[in-house]
Amino acid sequence: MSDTPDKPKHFIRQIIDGDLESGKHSRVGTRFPPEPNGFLHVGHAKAICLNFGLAQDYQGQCNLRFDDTNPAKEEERYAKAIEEDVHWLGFEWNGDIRHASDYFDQLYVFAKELIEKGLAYVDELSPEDIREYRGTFEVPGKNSPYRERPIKESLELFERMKAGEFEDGKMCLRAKINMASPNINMRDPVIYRIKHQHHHRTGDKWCIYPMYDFTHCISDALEGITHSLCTLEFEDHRPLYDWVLDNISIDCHPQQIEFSRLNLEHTVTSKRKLNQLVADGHVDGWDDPRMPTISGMRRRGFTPESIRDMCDRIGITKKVNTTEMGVLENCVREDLDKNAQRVMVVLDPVKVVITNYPDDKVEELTAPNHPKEDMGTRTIYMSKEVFIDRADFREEANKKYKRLVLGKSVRLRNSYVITATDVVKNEKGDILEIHCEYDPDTLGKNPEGQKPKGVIHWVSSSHSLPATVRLYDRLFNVPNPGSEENLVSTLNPESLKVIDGARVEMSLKTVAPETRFQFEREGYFCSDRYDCKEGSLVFNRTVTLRDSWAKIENKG
RNA sequence: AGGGGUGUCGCCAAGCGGUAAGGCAACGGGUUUUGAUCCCGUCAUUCGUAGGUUCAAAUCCUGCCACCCCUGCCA
Repeated sequence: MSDTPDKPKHFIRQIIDGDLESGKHSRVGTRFPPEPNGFLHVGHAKAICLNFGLAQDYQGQCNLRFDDTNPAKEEERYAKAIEEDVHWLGFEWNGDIRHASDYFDQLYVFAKELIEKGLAYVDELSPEDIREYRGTFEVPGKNSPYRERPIKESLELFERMKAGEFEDGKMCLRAKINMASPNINMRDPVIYRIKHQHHHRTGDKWCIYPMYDFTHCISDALEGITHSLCTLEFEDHRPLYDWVLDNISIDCHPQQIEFSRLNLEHTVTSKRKLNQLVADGHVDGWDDPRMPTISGMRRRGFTPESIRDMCDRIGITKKVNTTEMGVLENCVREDLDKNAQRVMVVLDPVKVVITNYPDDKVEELTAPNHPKEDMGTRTIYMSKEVFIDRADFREEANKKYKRLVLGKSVRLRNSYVITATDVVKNEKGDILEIHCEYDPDTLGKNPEGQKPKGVIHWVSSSHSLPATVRLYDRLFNVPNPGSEENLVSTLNPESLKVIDGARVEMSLKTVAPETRFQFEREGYFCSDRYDCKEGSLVFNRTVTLRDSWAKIENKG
């Protein structure tokens, strides 16, 4: 009903289809509930695509809700960044943004209801004692001495907690469930704690804040969520999710369903670790193009489509999984191959003098912006001196090398065929310039007899512009940095190489920020959304082109 | 050692009792003014493992093994 019949449905879709068929639900309501304590990363993208995607496909709604129950960790600036990321990924939430803090009043009333029913009590055990009393995996917990205190007393104490009469940690509200439960989450979990802490939305109205397990299920129910999707580590919390909703006066009971989080090779997706990278200055902020954050990937040049495509391809299951970088790379390449304009940029320029080309002549040539798609053409300039990449010339080479070789010819992409006649070096042996002759009769056609084996890119020395190009590579050298004892030691020292002397063709003179291109024969690049301006061009490499030459070369 | 989960190709992932989809990667070959793209071909007699049920099992049953998560007044 939501997909083409040949596309397999993951288990959550199967559950939803079942619920719709059985009449359990007549609509689908999901939510994406981030805590505003950091930037969203690629793992969140999976959850976003799932929740918003399901709502879209079933013509339901998906809410954006900030899970802001811990004012000690949360900040408004994170909330803003999250909103922007969700939008950028291409999703629109249902109505206004929700906040768990919008429900603090109702949550408080529900907490009192539990107390009145004898299902919650105010505990005065210290945090250390609570831990002690909780027991272990093998040993059952024991009841708090305050567990059986009169309902009236708990009610009064809870109100006094709210009134600010007690210090942090002196008391807390606990659900009265079962201290001997094999599920530790059910051993009288704390549902409210005292925190004399300013909240970024409710200010100083509260000094008691509800815990996640109490808040989340009620927030879901209040919003009429039908399917509450979360990651695997919450499986053990589901009995508590259900217990709370079963014991308060609320007529909605969403179903919590767990799926496995995304792990991407060579990245970390732990807010704590990402925060560490930022705080310790290993990267240039949360949106550094090397970061697996949504904003970092955006700045790097990934498209929302490519990220969504990856989420689509990896599927939804309950298996612990690690996706290879190749999948993501394939997704951007596929998108950008089809949609990015082609342009010529020389990253490591070496001068080529075309000896038989008229000294002051400048020819305007027309180059297609895309080899297949109809994306128009642009003007490129041909002159006596051009730059090519150092890697595209060798004084001698075997037959496998298809670029410029002394005495041999090569095609300048979108221009003439040239033949290398001489090379000028300094005393150290560095190549200063390469002398070539061009064949004027090779524009748009091959020379008589033979066809040049290679094609290389180039720019006119006089009609090109300087640019800074940032070459990014994986941030970590090991596939699973998150499992490493010392994260920092696995950082890739070559994750960023800044090239200051690149030369770009004239069409890039007034490029808008955040425009994506294929630099022919090099890779996909994006003009930096903050640093790129006319007169100071800056491009970030998103990903290289697939490089089968590298394989041949490495084999020897 | 208690509870909760998961085991299908190098990485993802379909499959839901009728005899192993697909994607990525890899490897061959073709086209090409990007060593890109595109195209064509190869890539699990086997589904963690050992038994059992059945005419028939990746799918049902039993035992075993491996891995992940859980003892915050974090989410």
